[in-house]
Amino acid sequence: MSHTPGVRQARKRKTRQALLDAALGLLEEQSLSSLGLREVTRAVGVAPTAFYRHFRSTADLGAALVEEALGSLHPTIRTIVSSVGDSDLRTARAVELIAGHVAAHPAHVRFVARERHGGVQPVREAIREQLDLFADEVRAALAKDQVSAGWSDDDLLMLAHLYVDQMLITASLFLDALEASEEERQRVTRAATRRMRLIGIGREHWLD
Amino acid sequence: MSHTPGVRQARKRKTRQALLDAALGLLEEQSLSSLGLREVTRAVGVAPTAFYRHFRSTADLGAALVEEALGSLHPTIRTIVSSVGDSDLRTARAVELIAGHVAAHPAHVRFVARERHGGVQPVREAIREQLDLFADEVRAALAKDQVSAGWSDDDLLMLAHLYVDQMLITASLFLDALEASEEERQRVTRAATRRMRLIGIGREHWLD
DNA sequence: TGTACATCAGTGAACGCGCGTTCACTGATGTAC
DNA sequence: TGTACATCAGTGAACGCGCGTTCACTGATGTAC
Repeated sequence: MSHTPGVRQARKRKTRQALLDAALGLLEEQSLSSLGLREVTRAVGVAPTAFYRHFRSTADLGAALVEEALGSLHPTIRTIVSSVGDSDLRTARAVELIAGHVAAHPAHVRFVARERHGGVQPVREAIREQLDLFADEVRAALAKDQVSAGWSDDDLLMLAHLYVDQMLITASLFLDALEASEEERQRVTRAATRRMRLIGIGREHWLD
Repeated sequence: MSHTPGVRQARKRKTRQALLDAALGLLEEQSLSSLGLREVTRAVGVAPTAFYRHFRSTADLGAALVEEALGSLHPTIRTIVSSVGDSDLRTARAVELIAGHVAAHPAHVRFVARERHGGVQPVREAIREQLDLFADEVRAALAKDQVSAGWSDDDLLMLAHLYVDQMLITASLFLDALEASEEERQRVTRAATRRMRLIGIGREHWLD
């Protein structure tokens, strides 16, 4: 028990996380470009000046939220792309996993959907970079699939981006349906599944 | 030349339009939820209080911008869906028309992409309503196509929404490429065309 | 183990500033006769 | 056509308020010996 490193460091991390959590909550009803530093510290219960010990600006905090939000999405994506079975089964599982992710991290999903085209340029860029990484990962997974025999790398990347965009659209649809009836959520599931299936069919016949 | 109706009314409309135009300009670098009433009036050169003669709030102005932006999109959509010829030709024309629309109304496209998931609820809802109308129009056009024989209305609406979302994604890609090289724009055109084509192929084999 | 000094996360007062909104107003345009 | 009154888009002063940022500070934690 010598050394006991980082009581101070641990407390700092905790405050930082509280700021991120509070910001994410406040961003459910506004955009990052209107989020105030004082709003965030007030919600946490620290002095406004404490903010500067962790972030240089709300845009900087936004960049940290991108890491957190898309970091949480990464495992879900890995699970989706590594799924095995026939096309319809994988589609159904993918939609289910997306629904589960939205239920588990609704604020993260909302943040990414909102700020992807939002008013804060560095945050837009950070989201774009992460989504490009996802697309490349999806592309690599697609390349291993026998359905992709004969596909150019360019076409694989095109399809990967199409899938990533569909994932986000689907996630956004589930987000809107989160507080709706079970019936409504079923409707979204069915619509999203058929969208994905149509793309899958297009994929199967791409080289015809 | 009796009556000369509306010198006053015409001036009022002009000011209103100037406010809308100024707001649209300011929204290139921020979101509606952070747009200030004084910012807008300052850009136009009128007193802050003049704003209230036209809009109750910036959210109200945002709703007016939705009408303007999606009104401008309507003719483009009608042209796209009424296009004739084989599938690849129509796809190529559609992408071309979208590129043209973005070049003609970049600020409108940016506004819709940004505020569709933005922080102002009534504006999100207005955009959603308009896009639902577009989707229904696309659905009606798809229904007339012989490729759609045997499709359920539900599936047609699913495909229509898929197309509308792809149009917006494509428009957003062209927007990012607006100030890039001609080469980059060609790249976007080719990627967008292949996405649309893949969906078209999925459509052709949907009932297989 | 104890002591003396360094570090640094969080504080609280203070600042100048621009915000949204109110109000009574002005003066050009519109209307009634 | 001319006159007298009504309308109303835009004005300008004033308000209270919360904002981001600065600064010197405090006191618990960390480190060196």
